[in-house]
Amino acid sequence: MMTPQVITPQQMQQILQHQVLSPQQLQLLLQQQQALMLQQQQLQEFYKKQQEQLHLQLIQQQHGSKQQSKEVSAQQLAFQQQLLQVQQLQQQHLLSLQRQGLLSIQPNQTLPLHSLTQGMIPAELQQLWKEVTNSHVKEENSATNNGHRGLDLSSPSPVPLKNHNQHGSTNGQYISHSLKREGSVLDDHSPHSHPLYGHGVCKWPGCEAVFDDFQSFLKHLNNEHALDDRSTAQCRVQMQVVQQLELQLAKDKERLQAMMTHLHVKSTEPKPTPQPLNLVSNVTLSKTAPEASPPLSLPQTPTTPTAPLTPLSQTHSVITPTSLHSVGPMRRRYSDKYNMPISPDIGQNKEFYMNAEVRPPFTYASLIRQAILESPEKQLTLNEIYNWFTRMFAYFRRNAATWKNAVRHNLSLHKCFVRVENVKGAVWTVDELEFQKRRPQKISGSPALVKNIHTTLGYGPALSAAFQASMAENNIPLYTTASIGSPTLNSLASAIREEMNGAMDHGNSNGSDSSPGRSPLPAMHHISVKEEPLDPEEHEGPLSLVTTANHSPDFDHNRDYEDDHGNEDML
DNA sequence: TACTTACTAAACAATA
DNA sequence: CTATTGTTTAGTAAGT
Repeated sequence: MMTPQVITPQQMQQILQHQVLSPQQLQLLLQQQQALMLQQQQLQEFYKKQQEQLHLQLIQQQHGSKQQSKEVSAQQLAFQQQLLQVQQLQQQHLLSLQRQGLLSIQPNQTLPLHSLTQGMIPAELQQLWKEVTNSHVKEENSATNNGHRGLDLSSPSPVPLKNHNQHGSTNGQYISHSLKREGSVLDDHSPHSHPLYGHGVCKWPGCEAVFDDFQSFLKHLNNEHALDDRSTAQCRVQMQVVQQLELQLAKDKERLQAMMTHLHVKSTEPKPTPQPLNLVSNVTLSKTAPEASPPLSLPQTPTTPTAPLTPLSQTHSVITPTSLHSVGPMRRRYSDKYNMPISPDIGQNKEFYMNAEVRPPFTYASLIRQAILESPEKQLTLNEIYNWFTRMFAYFRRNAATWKNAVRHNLSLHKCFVRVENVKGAVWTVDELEFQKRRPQKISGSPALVKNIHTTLGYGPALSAAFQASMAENNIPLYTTASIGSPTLNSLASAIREEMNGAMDHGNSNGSDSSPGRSPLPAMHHISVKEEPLDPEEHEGPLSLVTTANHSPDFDHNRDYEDDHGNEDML
């Protein structure tokens, strides 16, 4: 029926109308979520370091190193910190979810975000981790936090996990006590400041409009970011991101658990085993909060302009992020129907997909397109496409035979993928027009919106702008961490921008008109055209040529990372 | 129900 | 000969 994971625009409306969540609150959620994202990433890095250290230390232990005990205690300290972080994340998220399920939130009430304010600031965390991981483990460190050797989690925690299990009770009012703390960046949302308003800038993803005074900002907020398809879509995507982060969180916790178990750290660890389940409880919680609201979520997609503005229908519903989404071998179509720009999703969930073996909810065609568009020259060899898949999605590090076959199949099958032969072989390009063509979306709804959609090629740009913005805000290094030191993000962004800008004037805004006086193309670019019976007038020009003609041999830094860890996928 | 799209599997040809 | 790359066909699931 409906894919549980997302909320329909209708739902959004319901929610907003009933003031279950004010836009501000949603935005808050969004912010929280972004912070979470950041932390998640840091967590991951931390893990990495930890694992390395762990390894080293295990070796040392085997060799009967004398420092052993010291090291181990430090190690434990590290774990402790780790655990804390996880718990904080969890708690924070719990909060978010609760808020989503909260019906009693006053529209104008400011949300405390206290979990964020308390020790959750990335900077602080980083500092913490630096302390823990950096210095090769001095006891003094532990002194700062706790003098214990084992994992005493109770003391140093800036955020005592107090209401860890109270969530049930928090259902109603909870927010009431806002433990604020000055100095934190994220919390002080006094009634006159707005979470979406910072430093004179509208912080709505992708907006960044500047305002002198708060009033004009509010005006802007209501005008530009009113409840419309776009906002709804942005919100929806965000919800998904949140869900996936939850998943990731669960995984991380599991990992932590395993690590601890491995080290035989019993200690005062709060609740070892049941942890991974918290996620579930979170979900159920948010679900149960508003009694019996059906977990609707929708098959709608960000690019579906159809329904969003139809109000009414069902009773007050709530955003129900029924996570635990099917990760299985299922065929999920999700958003592809009207599909397209997976970029936004990928953008923000990249970290997630890169590490979690979750099947990305995009069609092969979308993914392939994305891969190609991300490449500097908008063309990739089959193998490069493979590499992109394995690089970007943990999921595709398995069952290579299957998905590779699917990739080839898609390449061959869809007209939107054009094979171009050059000297060194063949590369695949995307015929954007074809790609757009192949999903007839029935557009209905407000004409204005429709127009908007047309001009922007759907929500892709809008959403991606949002995500780019949020990523930028969070300073998420994204790709830079991996060996992808290349312009992935940038190219993604620019690809999107191109979509946006060049959509109408379909000239080859394709980046490089940069073959001014270059020698004639070395080899004829054979373009194998897929059976194209008719529509000769459709694209008057050899469109495919447009996309590929800018192939500049001397501009090849694409390969660098492609080949770097090229053969990771030999399965 | 009929039609369409997407995924998977697999056969097969061409090529490296 | 083997592996890779492409093309096709077929069956299934799911959405419209």
